[in-house]
Amino acid sequence: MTTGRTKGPGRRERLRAETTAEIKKVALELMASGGPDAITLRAIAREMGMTANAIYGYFATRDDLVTALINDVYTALADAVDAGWASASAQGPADRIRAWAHAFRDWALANPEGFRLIYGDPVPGYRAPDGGAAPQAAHRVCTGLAGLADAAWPHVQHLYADSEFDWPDFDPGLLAKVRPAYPDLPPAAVALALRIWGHLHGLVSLEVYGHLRTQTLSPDKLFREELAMLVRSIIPSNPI
Amino acid sequence: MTTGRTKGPGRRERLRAETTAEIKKVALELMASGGPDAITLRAIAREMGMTANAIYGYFATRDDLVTALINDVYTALADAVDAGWASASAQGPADRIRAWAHAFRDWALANPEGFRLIYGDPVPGYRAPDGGAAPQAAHRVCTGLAGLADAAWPHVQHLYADSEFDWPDFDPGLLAKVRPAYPDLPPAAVALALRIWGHLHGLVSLEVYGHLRTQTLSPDKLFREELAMLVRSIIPSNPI
DNA sequence: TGCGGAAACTATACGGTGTGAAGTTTTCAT
DNA sequence: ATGAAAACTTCACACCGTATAGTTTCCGCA
Repeated sequence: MTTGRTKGPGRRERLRAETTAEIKKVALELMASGGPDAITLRAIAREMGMTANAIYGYFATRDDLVTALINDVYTALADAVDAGWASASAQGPADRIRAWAHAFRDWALANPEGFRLIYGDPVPGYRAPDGGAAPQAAHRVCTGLAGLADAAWPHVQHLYADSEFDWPDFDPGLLAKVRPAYPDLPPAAVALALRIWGHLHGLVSLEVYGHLRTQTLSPDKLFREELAMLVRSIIPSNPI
Repeated sequence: MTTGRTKGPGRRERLRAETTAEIKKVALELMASGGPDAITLRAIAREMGMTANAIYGYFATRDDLVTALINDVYTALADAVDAGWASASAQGPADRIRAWAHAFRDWALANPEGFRLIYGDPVPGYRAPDGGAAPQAAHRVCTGLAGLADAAWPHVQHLYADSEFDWPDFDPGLLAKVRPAYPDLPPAAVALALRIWGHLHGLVSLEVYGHLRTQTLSPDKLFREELAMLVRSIIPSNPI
């Protein structure tokens, strides 16, 4: 029993990874129970039986922790909508849109705090860094949307006959991700993707933020009808 | 020059009103420059050459101040969209929707912090009280939307022929405000109003929160095209 | 004209937050 | 076994909202 370096990763790093994961887990729990503002280093440390400053060994700053959370949450969202997409990939464009939309909404309603973290004002004064997993997840979501637009495009292109959109209208970074996946996509189809996105995000964010509760008592029905309307406007001869 | 009680309101109350207004003005400036979280009593007091606690003579708590700001801002938004509505009240439903939508978006882009204050997570842990000017302004906005739906209804009702909506689907408080103004409005038309609302809020909130900047470089164009698409889906034979 | 009371404001204090610097303990590699 | 590095604690500071008590200023009325 000379030394203990039996494993590859090393015991130290494993403990470190576990602690890192526990910090994020506790932070997510706090966020789920008390909103994004409940993510305080001291509360996390209290929950873990540590000192607040100990967390600085794992995250340089509180914003870094929030960034890590956003990365995780955003990736989870991307996984959810990708799963929704995959479950309907063999079906027509209308079913794909429906599957994607419901996956998006279901995830958002199941993780409202996460939704706020991604799409709202997560933590006052917080600004997302440039790199990281969050932009990557965002691009996965965008690519999913582009896939919906790509599938629906043959049915809807006549509506965009006089569209004024051109490639320079869109973010180069977005196009760099989307165009390789869907080379035949015209600029107007990207606009269609953004249109679908605007629809879904609009309704879901209204619902998540509670601005719909004061208006309708059946957000479910509203969402389904609105979705049916969107699909019908894209693929006219579509059975609801 | 016996005594100074020459005016009706009284000097004391006038000074009080001025100080109250200055507090709100400074708070709005802080919010505009540093986000909603920059609204701190100490910062306001610092800016005004006072002590933070002096503000407690004007607002019982920080949330009360935020509530007052929300009331003001929400009223300003309602004024803006009402003005947009009034400027096109003599025109057809398509023009009305366009005018209302552009008024809404223009106001939101001119007052992004105000938009966040109203529709986002204004201040962590903040919960709006029941009464006050904000719900009233919200109902003005809703009534404006109902007016759009009412004007467009004859053109679009065939789309809602098999609609499943009924009055119990909607918030009674909302209906109590809307139905007296538009007695002939069927339930599905309220759904149409919410549909327009979902569109506009969705796109504008994406834009205000910067989630559109990473996708399109011409949010203006996207909004106009999306609006044209919405109008076209409501009033088919409509010149863009 | 003077006075009493109310209103406006300050001073002090408490518990909360993020974060920096310094010191201590634990663990690993040699 | 020992030295270095990592993990963690302690103390400190500035900031936040807010409660309490004390002080100053002003208005209305006798």
